[in-house]
Amino acid sequence: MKIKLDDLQFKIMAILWKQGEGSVSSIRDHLKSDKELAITTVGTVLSRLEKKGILSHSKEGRQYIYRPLITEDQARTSMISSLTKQLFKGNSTTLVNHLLNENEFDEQELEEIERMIEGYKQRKK
Amino acid sequence: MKIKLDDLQFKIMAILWKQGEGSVSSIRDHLKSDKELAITTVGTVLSRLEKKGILSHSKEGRQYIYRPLITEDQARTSMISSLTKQLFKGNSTTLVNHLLNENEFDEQELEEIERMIEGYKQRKK
DNA sequence: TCATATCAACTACAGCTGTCGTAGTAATAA
DNA sequence: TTATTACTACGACAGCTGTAGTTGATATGA
Repeated sequence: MKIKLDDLQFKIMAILWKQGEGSVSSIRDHLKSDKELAITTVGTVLSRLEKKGILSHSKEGRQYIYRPLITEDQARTSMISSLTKQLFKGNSTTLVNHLLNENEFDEQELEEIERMIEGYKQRKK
Repeated sequence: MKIKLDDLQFKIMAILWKQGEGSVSSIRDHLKSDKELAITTVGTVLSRLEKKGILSHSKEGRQYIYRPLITEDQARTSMISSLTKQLFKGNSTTLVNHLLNENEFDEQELEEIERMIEGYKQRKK
């Protein structure tokens, strides 16, 4: 599955993932902290996402209630994999290497990562 | 700096990063393995990238020679950071964790990463 | 010198995204 | 019952990207 979500689209999905579901206006409210958008803007994006098969809606009274059809993890995985493919020919190790060289982690985080790796190795056995 | 490169754009930049510079037709040739595009297509994308300030050109005879104004690493860093911000609120450790849980690495790669971390720690001291 | 080939500039168009306005319809309050 | 409100549907528009055709200028070969 190949998912591509632009900024506003992702923000809206993020709200739905967190809430489980939402009406147009409730989603708009949750977006408010970010930027005030016309309700129709939110509605338009929502129906486009539905057209793309990323969410679905049901009717409740006269309102539409939207629900995600994919999980946040699926979206993340797909988006990261696209980028890794583009930037590093799909090699995730190179991505990690890049992160290290970019000074992304302090002492503590490095150790946390090492712990994660160890834990992961254990679980895998 | 915030860089956003779509697919074709990135492919073209990748060629320029590798070659150092290139004329429209030479870039087109390098893209050929991927997909046959009209020269004008390549030219259009190139001039748009220039307009965005990502490359520049000089004239050589009647040809334009394009050169990148940003490094591959700058582009990577910016693109990864955008995605990390979007997906993990900017926390790169969480990104690594995601990669681990997605089974991105085999035994050998895990060890390579551990070695990279160790080496990185050393260097940092 | 004249036809042909090589280039860049400009124009176009479709598809996607963010952003709304308007219209029509249904519920609700006065 | 009527005016107002709450909703969705639809249409629009601009900006970006991929894609390419046309035009006009210039170089080059016959």
